[in-house]
Amino acid sequence: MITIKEIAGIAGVSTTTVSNVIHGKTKEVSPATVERIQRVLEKYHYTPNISARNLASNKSGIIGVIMKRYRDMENNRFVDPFVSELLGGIESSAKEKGYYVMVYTACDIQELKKLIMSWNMDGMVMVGFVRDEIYSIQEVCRRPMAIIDVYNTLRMENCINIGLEDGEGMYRVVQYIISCGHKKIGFLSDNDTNLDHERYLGYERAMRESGIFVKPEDFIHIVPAEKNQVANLEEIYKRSFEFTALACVSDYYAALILNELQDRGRKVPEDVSITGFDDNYMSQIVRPALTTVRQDAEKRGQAAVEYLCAMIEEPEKRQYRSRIFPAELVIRDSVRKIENITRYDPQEV
Amino acid sequence: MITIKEIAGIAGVSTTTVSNVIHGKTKEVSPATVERIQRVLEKYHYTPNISARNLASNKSGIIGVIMKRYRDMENNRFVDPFVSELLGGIESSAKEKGYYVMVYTACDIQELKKLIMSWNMDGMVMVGFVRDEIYSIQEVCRRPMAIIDVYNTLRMENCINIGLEDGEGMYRVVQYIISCGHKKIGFLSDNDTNLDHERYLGYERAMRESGIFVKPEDFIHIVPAEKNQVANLEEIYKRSFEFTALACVSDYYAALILNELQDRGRKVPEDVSITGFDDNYMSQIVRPALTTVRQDAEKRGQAAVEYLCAMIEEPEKRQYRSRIFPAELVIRDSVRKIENITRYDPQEV
DNA sequence: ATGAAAGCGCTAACAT
DNA sequence: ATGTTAGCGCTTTCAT
Repeated sequence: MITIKEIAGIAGVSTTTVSNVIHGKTKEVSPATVERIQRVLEKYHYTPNISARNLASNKSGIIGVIMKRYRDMENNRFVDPFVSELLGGIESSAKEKGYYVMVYTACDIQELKKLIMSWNMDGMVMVGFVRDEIYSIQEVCRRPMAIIDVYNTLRMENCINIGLEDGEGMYRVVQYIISCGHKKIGFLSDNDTNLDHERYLGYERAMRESGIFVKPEDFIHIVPAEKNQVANLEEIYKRSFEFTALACVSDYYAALILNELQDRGRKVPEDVSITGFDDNYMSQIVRPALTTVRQDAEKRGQAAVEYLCAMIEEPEKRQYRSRIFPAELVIRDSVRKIENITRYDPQEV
Repeated sequence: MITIKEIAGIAGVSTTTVSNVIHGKTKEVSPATVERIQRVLEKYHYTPNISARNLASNKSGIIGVIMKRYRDMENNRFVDPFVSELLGGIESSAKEKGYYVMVYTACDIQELKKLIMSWNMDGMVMVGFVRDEIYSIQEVCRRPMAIIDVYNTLRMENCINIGLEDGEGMYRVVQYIISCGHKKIGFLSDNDTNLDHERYLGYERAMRESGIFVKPEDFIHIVPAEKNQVANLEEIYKRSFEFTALACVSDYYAALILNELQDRGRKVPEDVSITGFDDNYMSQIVRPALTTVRQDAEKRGQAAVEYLCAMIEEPEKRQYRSRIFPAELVIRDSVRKIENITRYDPQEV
C-alpha cells in the first residue's frame, strides 16, 4: 500500500500538501498542484491507513453497537427482530454519515469500558443496559451515547435517550381491547422491570380509567425456556380460562401463546383474544394476524446515529436530550368484538 | 489515558519491558519486575491504544462481516433470519478468539476494497457475493476470507468456503414429499441462480430419480414486492391448483405462500402441501408448522470465524478449503400423506 | 502556496 | 534481564 509520503515524493510536494488535498482543504493549494496530486493519488490507488489516521487525529470513526449479554443465557442477541431492525437502521445511517460500525455483546462492564477506550470509539449505541450501567460507563468514557430503552435516566451529559411510548402504546391497545367489550384482561410478561414495567403501567392505567379493578394475579408471569419454549405452559393454558383477552408484552410471546393455545384447542379470538407489541414479522405471519402496537425500530436506529453524529461533530450539542418515538395501535384479527356478537346473540352475555 | 511510556516512567523501566509484560512475554523479565509493572498497570487503569498498536504491528484484530447490498432495494439485510443467526455465531466466536467485528453492507466492490485495506482487516466473512466479486476482491486484498454460499468457487488461496448441502437438502425434502405419495410437485423460488439454482437441482434430481418428469413450468417464479408482499400472488394462487405439493426455496416464501393460500380458502396440507428450507423461526410459528430442511446458520458463522482465525494466525493454512454443512430434513405438519388416506378411501386415487 | 518537523502510542529489532 | 531506538502512516502547527 502506497503511503502519503511516497505520493508526496512522486508528486514533488510535501506530505502536508498531499494530506490537505486528500481532505479537500484546497483553499490554500494552487489548482495545478491539486490536480497533479489528485492524479497521482488515482494512479497509485492511494488508500489511507486508518490506524495511522486515527492515531494522529485522536478520532476513530467507529460507532459501537453495544448489546448487553447475560453470560448464562447463551442466546443470540441478533435474532431478536427488534435488534435486527435497529441494527439495520444504525448501519445504513452510519454508512451515510461516514462512520463505521463495530458490534459487541458485553457481559462485563469493566471490560466494556476498556473496549470503548481502547478503540477510542467516537460514539456508542447502547442496547439492553440499565441506568446505573450507563452511568458507570459514562463516568469513565465521556463520549456520546445513544441509549435505547433505558428508564429513569438521569439527565446525563453526552446522552441521547432514544425512547418509545411504551406506556402509551400498551395503554392504547388495552383501551382498544376494552372498547371491544372485554373486561377480564390479563397482562402477560416474563418480568416487571424497565420497558416491561412501563408497558404494565400502561395496561394498568387503561384498566383503571375504564373502572376495571386490576388484581395482582392479572399479571401473568411467563417463564421462558430454551429454544423458544415456555416452561410454565400448562399453567398459562389453565389461566387463560380466567380471561377473555391477554395483552402480551411482545409479539414474540403473543405469537407463542397464540399458537400454543390454539394447538390445545382454544380458538383465537373466539375463546381468547390476544395482542402483541412491536409489530414485527411475527405479528403478520401468525393466524389470526395479531392486533398489536407498532414501533419502527429501524427508524430508531437511524435516529440514534444521527443524534450521535451531531454530538460528535458539534460538542455544544452534548447536553442530555430525549426523543420518544410513537407506538401506535395496529388492528388486525386477534381481538374479538364482544359487543358485536352480543347484538346478534343476547344470551351470550 | 495513560500510556506505556508513562507506565514505564512510573515503574522505572523501559517501554519494552512494559510492552513485554502486557503481552505476557515474561520469560525474560524478572518476576519482581513483572509484579511491579502489573501493579502500576492496575493502579493507573492502563488501557492500550489499539490504533497505535495496530499501526505498529500491522494487524487490526478486525474481522469484517461484509454483506452485499443492492442499492436499489433499500432493504435491511439484518432482518433476514439467516443473517441474524450467522452474525450471532460470528460475533460470539470472534469475541472468544479475541477479534473484533465490524459490519458493513457494500454496494460497490471498489469501495469495499478500500475499506478492507484502510482498516487493514485481518479477515472477512463475505455474505451474498458471487464468485467473480470474491475473486476481484481477493486480487487486491490478499487476506483470509470466509465465503458464505458462493458457488463454482475457484480454488482460491486465502479462502475457506463455508457451504451448505443445498442440493442434498432439497433433494431430501422432495424425496420425502414423493414418499408421501405426491407426484405433481412444483418448485417455488424468486430466481434460479447460485444457492437457489443448487436447490432447484436437488429438486430436479429427486424428481428424476423417482421417474417423475419435470417440466419447465414446474418452476414457479415468485416475484417479491415491498414489505413482505408478493407481486404475482394471484398467479401463484391459481397455479397452486396444478400441484399437490409446493417445495419452496426458503421458509420465508413457504410461510408467505402457506398463509396466503390458506387465507384464500385452500387448506394446507389437505389441498396443497408446502415445504420450506432453513428451519428458522418462521417454520415453527406458522400453522401448520412447516416440514422443512434444517441448517444451522449460527454454527456456520462460528466455523467461519474459527477457520479465519486459523488462517490469520497460521499462514501455512491458507490453501483453499471447503466445508459443507449438513442440511437435514425436519418433518412437521405441512405435507399430506396421500398414501395413508388412500388406504381408507381407495376412490381418492 | 508550500514545507519541515514534531508528535500520536506502540512494537520489535538490536544492544547491552 | 533490561534498555535504546527506529519506525508504523498520518495530522497539524508553525515557518517560510
